[in-house]
Amino acid sequence: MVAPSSTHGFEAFPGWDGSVAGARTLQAQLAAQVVLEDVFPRPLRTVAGFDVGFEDQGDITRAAVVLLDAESLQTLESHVARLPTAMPYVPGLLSFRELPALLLALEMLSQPPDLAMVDGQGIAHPRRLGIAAHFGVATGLPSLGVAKSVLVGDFDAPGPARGDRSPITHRGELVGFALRSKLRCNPLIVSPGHRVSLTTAAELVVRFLAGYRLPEPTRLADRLASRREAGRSSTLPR
DNA sequence: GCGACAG
DNA sequence: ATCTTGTCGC
Repeated sequence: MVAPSSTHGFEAFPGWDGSVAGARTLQAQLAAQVVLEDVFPRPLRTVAGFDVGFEDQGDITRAAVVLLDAESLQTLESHVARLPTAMPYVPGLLSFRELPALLLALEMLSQPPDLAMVDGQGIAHPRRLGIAAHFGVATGLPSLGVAKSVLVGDFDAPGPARGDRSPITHRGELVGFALRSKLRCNPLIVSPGHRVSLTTAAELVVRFLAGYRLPEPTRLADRLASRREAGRSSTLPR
């Protein structure tokens, strides 16, 4: 039992008994619901970046969300949600630790995004349910994962140019791409979450790059989530 | 048994 | 992820 069922936040995992084995079983079941086809609004109106950070030595989990206009990349809204940390980090079970806070952040938005980009793996996961895929199935929203390092799978180094990518395979399956988002920077690990195809996931990340290693949605959320003394207020541009 | 292991 | 300054390289 890694998660105290009496704590807050776990209504996000209906049917979970709080054990590691139970979490893995639930992942396998939810993974079967993942849609790896492009089923999202065309053209994309908005895109949101999500990331999680910690404060108070890890006792508090802080999730940040930044909603951007998909065409101009201007920030429309940003919010920070806090929740007492209820589970330790267990490789492969990241979503059970961070998803509750992410869902709270999502609820703070005045409107759901057309696409959610989450810091972490999509289907490039042992049971094909990284946090981005879990987020997608749990919310029904199109999603994809952008991680800074690989969890599972093998790949050859992608070319040096921005946009160069190489396939990541795991147990004989294509699960994502190692993407060179910026010259002389380590590649990003991109994989579909839900309602987005493998190739489209990589193309979308490239589309939202703005000169930094991380695509704008995730980069901004990253900055909000890890910044000390981050405010919890929303920011409305004018 | 040994090594790997998102954040 | 987080604890933490300067430093090397492009």
